[in-house]
Amino acid sequence: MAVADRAPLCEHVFVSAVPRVPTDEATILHADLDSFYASVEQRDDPTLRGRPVIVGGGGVVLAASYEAKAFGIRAAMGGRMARELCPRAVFVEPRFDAYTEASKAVFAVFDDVTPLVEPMSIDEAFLEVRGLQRLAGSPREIAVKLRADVRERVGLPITVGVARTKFLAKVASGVGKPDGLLVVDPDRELEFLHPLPVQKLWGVGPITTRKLNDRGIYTVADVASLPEPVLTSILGPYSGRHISALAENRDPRRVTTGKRRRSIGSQRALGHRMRTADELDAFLVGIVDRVTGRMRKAGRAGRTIVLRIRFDDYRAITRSHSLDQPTAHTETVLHVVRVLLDGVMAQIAEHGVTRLGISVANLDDDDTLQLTLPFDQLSDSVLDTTLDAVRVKFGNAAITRAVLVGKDEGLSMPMLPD
DNA sequence: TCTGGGGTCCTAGGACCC
DNA sequence: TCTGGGGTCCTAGGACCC
Repeated sequence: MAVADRAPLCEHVFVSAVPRVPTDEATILHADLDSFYASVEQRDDPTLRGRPVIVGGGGVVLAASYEAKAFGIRAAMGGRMARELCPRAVFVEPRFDAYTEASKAVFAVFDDVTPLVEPMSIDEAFLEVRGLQRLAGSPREIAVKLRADVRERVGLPITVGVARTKFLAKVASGVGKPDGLLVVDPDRELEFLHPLPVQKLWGVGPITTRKLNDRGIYTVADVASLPEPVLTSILGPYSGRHISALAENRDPRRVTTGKRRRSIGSQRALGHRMRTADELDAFLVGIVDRVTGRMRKAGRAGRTIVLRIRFDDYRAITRSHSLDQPTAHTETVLHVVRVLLDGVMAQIAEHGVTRLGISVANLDDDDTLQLTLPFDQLSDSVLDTTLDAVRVKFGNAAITRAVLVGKDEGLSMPMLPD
């Protein structure tokens, strides 16, 4: 992409250092909006307040207000099921533009709290508030004010968990819901964690839960009581180590900024009726066009194109192809997915297809420059030199935002357009 | 619970290179 | 002609998260 096509000039440079040593204080906030989509609907339509509200529900429930959750309705539940559980619930069509706008407003509040904000999704983020004591008060005080600010400035309820690790902060916000605040005292972490069911461990889903339950392991305390080799023998080396660590609240992950997306994709449910090859191709054209459009808008291009198919029996397969050069070109991507689709048409004819999607991965790093410098050399002049190097590589017009983040021994400098 | 759409990360085998 | 070991990339599948 030509430099001239890129967004305008450098807005600001923000310098921060991420401490290397894990803290012994609870300074990580996990902020999570409550029933986000449903709350936005209740905010914008006063007649919905206090009533069971379900967003979506044509196929699947996207979000349910707490009044609806009281009837046992959950996100991702089938719409018919939800109607049976609560016939008087109000079903509303999703308004994604409104949710995106609300999300931006909430993240603006986050950004006013600390520069170290790590977005997790449209409705949640981690915030590192260490070192803000003198400016803004204790982590608890910061969290109290954050909740009040989100309520006042955006009109939405939000729950905040505060803890020493990311994992525990996330668990805390989950336990603190709805519209709550829960601080986990570093001295009482395991007391808080151990009685919880294994599903609360981040990365333990239905399959892993069943594997553990089958062996009499139900609580986090049960997990913590087992030697790591036992867990790895049940779950494999990675998962075993992972949950063994979490069960003892060993979680060294820091709050980081500047993460970039690694893939961009889109998919579509097709229902259960048979589709002709022409119909499938028409769906594919629409999906490819959407994805490549989003890629160009984001200024990203990718090399690996993945076709995703789900059959009538909900079995899923993927087919992929990697190009030599990254692309965001509609015709190029379309050509590749057509060839991939052609290779699985026999299977589709046999099993039927209920879902069609593509994603583009191996996104290019052309607009990223990483420089590593020793910490003790960090100075104004080094900073100037660094920015000069960025300008040489991209031209002034390329810089939309620069973030300097200290990491381990070095200093990395990601540029983040997307 | 019979299922939407956006993602992330890990595993494992095979090809290929040195 | 038969053979080692390490590393990287590609492809396919699976589990998980919001």
